[in-house]
Amino acid sequence: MSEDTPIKRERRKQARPGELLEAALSLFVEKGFAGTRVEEVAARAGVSKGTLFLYYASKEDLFKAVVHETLAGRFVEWNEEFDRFVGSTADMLRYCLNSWWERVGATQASGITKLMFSEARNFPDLAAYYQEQVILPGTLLIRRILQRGVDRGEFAIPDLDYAVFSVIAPMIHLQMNQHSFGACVPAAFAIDPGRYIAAQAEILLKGLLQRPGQPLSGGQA
Amino acid sequence: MSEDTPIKRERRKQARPGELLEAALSLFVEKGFAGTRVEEVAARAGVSKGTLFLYYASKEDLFKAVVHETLAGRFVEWNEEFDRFVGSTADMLRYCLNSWWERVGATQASGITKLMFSEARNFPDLAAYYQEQVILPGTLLIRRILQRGVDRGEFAIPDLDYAVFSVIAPMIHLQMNQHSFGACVPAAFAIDPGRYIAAQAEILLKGLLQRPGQPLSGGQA
Amino acid sequence: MSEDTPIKRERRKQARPGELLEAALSLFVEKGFAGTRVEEVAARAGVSKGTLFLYYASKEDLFKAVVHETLAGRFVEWNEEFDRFVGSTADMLRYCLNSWWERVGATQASGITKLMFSEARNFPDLAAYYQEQVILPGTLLIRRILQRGVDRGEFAIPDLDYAVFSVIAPMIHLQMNQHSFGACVPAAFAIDPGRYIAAQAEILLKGLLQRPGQPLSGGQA
Amino acid sequence: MSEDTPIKRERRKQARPGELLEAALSLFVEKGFAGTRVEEVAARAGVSKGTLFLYYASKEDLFKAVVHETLAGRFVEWNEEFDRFVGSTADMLRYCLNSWWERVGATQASGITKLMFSEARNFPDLAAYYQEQVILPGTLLIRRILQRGVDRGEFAIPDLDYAVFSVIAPMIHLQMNQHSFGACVPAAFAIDPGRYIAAQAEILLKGLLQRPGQPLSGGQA
DNA sequence: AATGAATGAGTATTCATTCAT
DNA sequence: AATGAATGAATACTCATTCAT
Repeated sequence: MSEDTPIKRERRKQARPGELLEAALSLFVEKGFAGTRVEEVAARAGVSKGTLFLYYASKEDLFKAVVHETLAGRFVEWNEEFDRFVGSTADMLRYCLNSWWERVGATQASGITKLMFSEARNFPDLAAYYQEQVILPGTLLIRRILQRGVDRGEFAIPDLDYAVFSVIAPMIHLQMNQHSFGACVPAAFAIDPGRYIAAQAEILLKGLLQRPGQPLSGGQA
Repeated sequence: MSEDTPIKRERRKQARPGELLEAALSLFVEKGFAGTRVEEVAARAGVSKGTLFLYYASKEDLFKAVVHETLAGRFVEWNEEFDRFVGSTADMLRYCLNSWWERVGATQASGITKLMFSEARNFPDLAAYYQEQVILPGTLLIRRILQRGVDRGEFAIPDLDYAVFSVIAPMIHLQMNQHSFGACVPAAFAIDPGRYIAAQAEILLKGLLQRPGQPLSGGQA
Repeated sequence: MSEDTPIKRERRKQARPGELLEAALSLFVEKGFAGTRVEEVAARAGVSKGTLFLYYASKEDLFKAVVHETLAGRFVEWNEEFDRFVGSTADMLRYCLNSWWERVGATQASGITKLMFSEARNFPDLAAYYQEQVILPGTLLIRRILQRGVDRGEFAIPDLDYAVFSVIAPMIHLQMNQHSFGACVPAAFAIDPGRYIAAQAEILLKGLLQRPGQPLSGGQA
Repeated sequence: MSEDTPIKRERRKQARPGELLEAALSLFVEKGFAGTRVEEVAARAGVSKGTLFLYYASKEDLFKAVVHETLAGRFVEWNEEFDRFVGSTADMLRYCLNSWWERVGATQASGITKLMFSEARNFPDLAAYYQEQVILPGTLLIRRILQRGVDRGEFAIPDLDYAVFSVIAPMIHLQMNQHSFGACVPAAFAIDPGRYIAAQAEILLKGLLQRPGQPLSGGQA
């Protein structure tokens, strides 16, 4: 209670916002915004209710912070990554789907997707922010990949703007499922993410490729 | 005050549940389960709070009735419709997507989809019911269509069980979008359902067909 | 639906108030005034809620009617009966206790006692009415009996006014018990009314008699 | 604002349950369970509605706590007291009646008796608890006293099991009266507890004693 | 007279937010 | 900074009472 408390406390103080956001994220995803009690969030973060309000002025503020936190400028890095990518666009798209799953879908961050779809109408400004910070850059990134395929003569895509949804929709659906029915129906109905992504990738690529009869470089792993 | 009065009362009593369900559906979709006040539902249905509880024992019951109502026994009819279908499986799939949109997606019923994904974890029993009554029959119907394509040598599908998601995911995503971001972001980002479905159908069919090079019967309207 | 309905209806109409009061009595006794729903009373009486209000303007009115009904001028008759009584006062008192039980305690009427004790403070005017119509005449009747015993040299009673409670209290207690704990605790704790009254009568008479050593005329059945 | 402030809060927290119980007791006794509003209880205890629910999870819980509180482990002490008693059993019984009145009858606790008789059927589990924790030990205590009298040749009691009611009934009746008619009829009808108990004790003892002709040791004060 | 659908005042209970310690 | 006791606005639900049929 004497020499280590100042340091410990300092460390904990630094960590507080993160611990609170983490707790809030999982609870919001589990129970929705309205269904989550701030006291529960505080308890899961190991602090008192009062302390939570020291960091976030209201439950709504906390919710917004959760969303902001998990998004902050991910796309800059990802865009650069795709600039450097060497190889067929089919491989690129496969890499994109797998990375998406590993970096977002399989992590807590996927909960944000569910949250935003669920709460968009209750938080229009947050929805606009999400649209601008996530949906738009995400869509553009996918579009760039498809465009690359077209430019290099690999893909044949009549309606490029709407083709992006063929990539996005299956991934969103998988994430939504993990945080809704996937969490509460018997295991028999559970979706296996690896197999799901493989199956979607195969159909999708065949649907996009210029000459689908040709063997797909990189295989359908 | 003579011949129509005795009917009026009775007729209103008959109509009440439907009116309440309709009001509840739109409000639940608009504001979510927790965000909707029963008094509001009653008001929108043109009755008093007490009257609502005359027909539904609790808010939760009302919610369950809304879900039940919007899907009760639809799949029997739809399965029969596909039994009678004459023509290529590609056309069949296109017809499926368009019907889905017309009969569910473009109606209030699509709100249920969004609701269920949002509230599944808060209502596990309802989620199980929805899984069994909607997701399962829906999945089986799609699977039957794909199987028909394979059986007739039209489709080549390595993983049939997971291929169904290539049909389902885009449609669910479109519906989710209508009831979330689609309802609160500027028109510039709006998705046009007709074009969306056409684009998905084209890529999807090319991805499923045995010989994708061949012209697709029926065109991609 | 033609010739007998007017008669039947007429008969039922006559019977309505009684049926309602009977239903109300048993429910009020079971669940108390507040715990009883008028709809339940109506249902038990085989009529609709609306009909009940045709006969009794309010739930409170119904309650008062129940009390009034079950009391109406019983004591005139009972007083006369005791005027005519021939025999020892000990026998008279025994007869009194047994009659009390047979005519009130063992019937629905005993519920009124419980009701009045429970609700007296909520219905002061009714309590005053009960005090005047039941407690006072009842007390006087008992007092007359005791006085007779004293006058005839059978009883030795120092404080006649308060001695009446030695007769009243055990009987009230038995009735209260039947309508409270007696109705919801295991049979092992149940009180046997016959044995209870016999035991009380014996102790009571020994306590009142001039020469308790003498054999009690009439035995202690 | 310096030395006593930290204590104040804590002290109030300690005192809350007692204050709430006291307020609840008096209100429940005054108006019955259903007639008492939790807000009123809170107000009488000087706290807000919400605070009450911080200490008691529901109105029913509060009621149970009130009952529990007023009797918790009283009988252990009372039994011990009677183990130590020196003197005639007649004196012992008189002491018992007077103590009963002083310690229970004349206090708020007597309201519980009335409450329990009134609400037993609405709270069967509480009734069972009361039967077991109060009625049973109370009955056994009285029975021990009577048995002592018999063992020492002081009392002659044919039916010991039911003789206890001759002691219990008058005391219960006095308490019931205080909280029902006694609280709302004119003073002329009021019962004087001291005189009531003295009169009952005298008749009762004469009814129990082996040789009732003998002078009663201790007098009939 | 009889019905039972409709009403809405009344009440228990929850929970985000405040603030004294 | 941290706590958690206290608050009270908000809301689901009940039920006596009304009244059109």
